[in-house]
Amino acid sequence: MNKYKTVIRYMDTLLSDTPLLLFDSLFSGQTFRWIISPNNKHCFISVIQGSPVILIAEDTMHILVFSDTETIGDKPLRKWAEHYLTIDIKGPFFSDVSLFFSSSNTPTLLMDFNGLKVLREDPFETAVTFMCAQGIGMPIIRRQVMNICRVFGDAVTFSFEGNPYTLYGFPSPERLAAAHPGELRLCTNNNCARASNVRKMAEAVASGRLDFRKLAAPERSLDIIREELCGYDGIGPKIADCIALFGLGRFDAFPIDTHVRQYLYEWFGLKKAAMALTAKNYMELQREIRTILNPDLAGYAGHLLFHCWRKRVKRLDTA
DNA sequence: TGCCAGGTGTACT
DNA sequence: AGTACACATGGC
Repeated sequence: MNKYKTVIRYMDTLLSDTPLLLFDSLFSGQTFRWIISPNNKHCFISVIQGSPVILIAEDTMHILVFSDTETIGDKPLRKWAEHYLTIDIKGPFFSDVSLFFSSSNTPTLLMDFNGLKVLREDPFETAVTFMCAQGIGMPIIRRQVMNICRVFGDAVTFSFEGNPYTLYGFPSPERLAAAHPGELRLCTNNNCARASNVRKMAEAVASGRLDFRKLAAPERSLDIIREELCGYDGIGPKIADCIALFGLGRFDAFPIDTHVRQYLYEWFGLKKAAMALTAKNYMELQREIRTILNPDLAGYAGHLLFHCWRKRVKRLDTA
């Protein structure tokens, strides 16, 4: 038996008129720290802000949220879950999809991802995670994040449904700022520059020089956000846009990576997507896609497309 | 074996 | 301004 006193039947049709794809939401790249329970493939476990959090998908419409604490951070659990799972974001993501796809069955493929949610993650964790995601595959990215948590994060031990768990929270900026370079390098796929870049960014956050709360102020333009973030070594336009999208709740931010570039060419016929992704080209592609997708939710929409492309076209199952 | 993976910084022309 | 290459390693 477990000690979990807070049990919430979270989603129902009153809260959302679209199904929520829990698995896809958690493992399509917003976070790399959730693990799947050995007992139940629809049960996901992580440590958020020092507290264990368990999500169980009963079906695509209903999610149970468990924790042994009443609050996550400064929010009651239910409020936190609503915010984290972006229940407030419902679209529309596309004006009229069928008008823009030259080829075939893409709109049909996309319907499977109607309920996929982009999550509101912690900005520091998001920054570190995507700094670890340069030109390498998902398994290595996930391993790096897990390593960083295991070596530098605080362990949280608890039991759930009779099973003992020891998981690690994401380390604080102060902790990573003080990390020994060699020790951090072992966590970042043996990449010295990456370890150094992560440590310097953590120092900036710890000192208050980089303030994600201020950066997330709604009146800041994406250009200003990108410019500030790109001032740090190891953060270019793509990673800056990822931090804005997943960490700052800026769902208009549209990161363009290798997969996005591919579907921009194949699905939307953007010729520049076939050329080298220079800084100028990157911005030009962003301008073009914003004329097709809802500009206020371009990044959110882009993530549905991203996920659909990886799963249905590239047949990539690595989370 | 060789290419691709949620890119970026640097050193060239 | 545009191109080539190093960085590091696992999967297919």
